[in-house]
Amino acid sequence: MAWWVLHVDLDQFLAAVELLRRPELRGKPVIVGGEGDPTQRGVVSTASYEAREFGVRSGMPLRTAAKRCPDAVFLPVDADVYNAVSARVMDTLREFGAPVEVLGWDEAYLGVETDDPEALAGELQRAVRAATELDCSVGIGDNRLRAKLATDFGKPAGVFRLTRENWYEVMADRPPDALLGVGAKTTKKLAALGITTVRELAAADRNALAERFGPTMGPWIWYLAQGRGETEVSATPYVARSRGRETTFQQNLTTWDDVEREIAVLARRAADDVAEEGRPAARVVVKVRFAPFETESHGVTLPVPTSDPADIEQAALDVLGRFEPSRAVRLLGVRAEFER
DNA sequence: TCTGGGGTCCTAGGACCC
DNA sequence: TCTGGGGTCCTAGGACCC
Repeated sequence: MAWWVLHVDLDQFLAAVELLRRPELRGKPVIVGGEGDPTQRGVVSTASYEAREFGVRSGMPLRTAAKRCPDAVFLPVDADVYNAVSARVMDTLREFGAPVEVLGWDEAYLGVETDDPEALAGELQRAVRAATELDCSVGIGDNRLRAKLATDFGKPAGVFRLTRENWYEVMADRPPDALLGVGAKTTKKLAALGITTVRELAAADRNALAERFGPTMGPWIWYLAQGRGETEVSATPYVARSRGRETTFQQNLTTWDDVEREIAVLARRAADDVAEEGRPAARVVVKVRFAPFETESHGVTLPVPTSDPADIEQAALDVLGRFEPSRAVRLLGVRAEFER
């Protein structure tokens, strides 16, 4: 028997959940994001496949999505419902007895031992469909990186295997940001070094990459390009490093009195999260995004870790005093960090 | 494309210590 | 006083992911 990593990813998850309770929308372009109002500030969380045909993508401003697809149905994000459906999916996966590592609402890794991973993937898909009426795609890999990347090639509702055998055949000519952990910025910096494909990155000089991207990141992206990655899948429950709250205001705040009042509100909400976590906050960080889009943050390490909402609020207000109250404010955030 | 909200991890520079 | 070198901790910002 061989050891495999399977990556399960639900297809157009948020949109698919909405279609379950509004079957009359099936076949129409559906866009889930923000308050569900494309005239407001907010971005697309998930677009249905029909909406994607119009070029609508996750992370796109709702306003832009509405221009590309004026006939789309816009719906607000309903986190409580997605949490509940997600929990049912993960419970279904756990019934297979393999370790399940949950990555978010719609994704999980499974570490499995089998001689027929495609057959097992099909069983997972059928079980998820039976429990929730949702489709998922499954990536099969000889490590986590390859399993995760494989999933996209299986979408929708399919299965794909990516291993050492077909890594370069599938990935070599793709740009570096096809790799998980390499984004637009790094891809641009790589291009300046003459590296524009996964193949070229894999063949690049490791030391030169360390020089340019740092002693950890440089070698790491070099390993990624070769398809190397972790193989362990851990069912150990997730332990948060931090909890926080932030808000982008529909209208920028223009008086510092308003800023102070909103920071107090956010600090109290962050304190609720800290209480829920059951561990005291060791540090409080305040984030301010000034108009048009300049972000600064400052923080304090508390003299003694605390869960007291009044202490967390006071710390946030103290930190706020370190900002220059000069420009209009677009976003405020308060984050509590736990001891490591 | 006028750019959410929830997070994690890495880097660089300064402070501080011996 | 013209002043090394190494280690560690803290902080702010950047990059990335879902």
